[in-house]
Amino acid sequence: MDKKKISMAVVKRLPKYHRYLTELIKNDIDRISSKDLSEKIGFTASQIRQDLNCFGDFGQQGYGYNVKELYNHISSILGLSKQYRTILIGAGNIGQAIANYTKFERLGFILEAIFDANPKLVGIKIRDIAIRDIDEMEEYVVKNKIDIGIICVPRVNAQKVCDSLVKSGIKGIWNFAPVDLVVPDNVTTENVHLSESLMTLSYLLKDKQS
Amino acid sequence: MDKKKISMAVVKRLPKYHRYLTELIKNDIDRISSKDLSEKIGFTASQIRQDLNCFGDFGQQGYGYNVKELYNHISSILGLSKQYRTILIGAGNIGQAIANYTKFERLGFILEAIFDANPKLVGIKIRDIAIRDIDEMEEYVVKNKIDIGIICVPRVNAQKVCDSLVKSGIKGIWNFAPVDLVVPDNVTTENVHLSESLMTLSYLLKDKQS
DNA sequence: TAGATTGTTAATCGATTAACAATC
DNA sequence: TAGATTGTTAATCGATTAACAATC
Repeated sequence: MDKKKISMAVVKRLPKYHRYLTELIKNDIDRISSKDLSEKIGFTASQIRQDLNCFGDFGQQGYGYNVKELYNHISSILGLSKQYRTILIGAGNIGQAIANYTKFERLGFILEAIFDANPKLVGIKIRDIAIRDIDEMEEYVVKNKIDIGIICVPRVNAQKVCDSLVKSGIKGIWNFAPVDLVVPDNVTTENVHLSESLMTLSYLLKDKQS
Repeated sequence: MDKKKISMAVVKRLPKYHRYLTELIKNDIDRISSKDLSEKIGFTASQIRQDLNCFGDFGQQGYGYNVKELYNHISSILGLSKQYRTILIGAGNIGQAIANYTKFERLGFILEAIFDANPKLVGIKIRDIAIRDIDEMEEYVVKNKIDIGIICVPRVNAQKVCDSLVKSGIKGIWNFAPVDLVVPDNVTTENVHLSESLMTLSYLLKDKQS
């Protein structure tokens, strides 16, 4: 397996390709050139060809790209062809919203269990999944070979929960707490920092008005 | 006012400075050098000095940066010193979670109203804010000089809601729907694309395991 | 003063864009 | 075949890092 290094800039664009290809399929479009895709997605045609070539020769000279084929390639590159076993920790506002968001299941992320430290929440069901006591988490992760932990606990508890997950052999963490988690090299984290997004909006707003 | 162009790369780092400075203040740390901050925040010392110098000379040779002062500068640069009037559209899972998240109020983003198209939700209160019919939205935005619209409606309705907001004179949009909204030049959008974040995690996971 | 650390210029690195031969 | 469009190399652009004089 050739291990050419894919830059983070490219990786961050992949989901957007996936989204636009989904759209094209919905509209029954069979083929598309880098030029036409460029106009829709807002990347340059040159960049699109460079990006796709990181992973293989998906196009055909004089023709462009077969939409369905390209979609399958991108899905596979993103690891969406397989299923992941996930748990969610912290059944507060955000946690409950994410747990209820069934769209993620369709992408292959199956929610197996929910944990919370609040005894009042334990037993309550979200989408038929009963909330469990967080003390049972480590054992559950090991026993059920959980791949991904979704951290929705308050900031101060996030690193502790993270440490537990890592200890139990988790592979990836989707983190909604406003901290940068410390994890060993073999564990992947991806952050959703809502406050930071809102601050960016605030900056850009101010910038544009002046 | 000097209009030197600040790159998006710098802008995207500003909220992280804000977060780490908040942390330093909590820990009663009065001053910090770019070298020490570098070790905490994970940017190079050189990058930190470059970044901060985009906005002014906040440091002092031989001393470093005064934490409280720097925090105030960054807050002001981010536009957190002023208050924004916001409304939220779409009181589904994510919408309700965001509406309940009072942390944003502390950053200066005041939630003035909530709108939904579902008559069954109209009248229900979230944090003492009654959900209104979406038909009242345009008038409300104009009358109450709303700055920011938070779009939490389903994908297919997002652009329509966006158009209404733009028509009513909104300045910024915080978009949770998985689309790229089309807006005129004088309106700012910032996206929270949860699926894309999850796909990034999926890619990185796969990449790391192989 | 001597030591520390900034602000800023120059050098390097990486990412994007342009160009075009290859080829469907 | 002629036209279209890719894959890929080279050129450009921008962002990060290194270096160091200025100065507190």
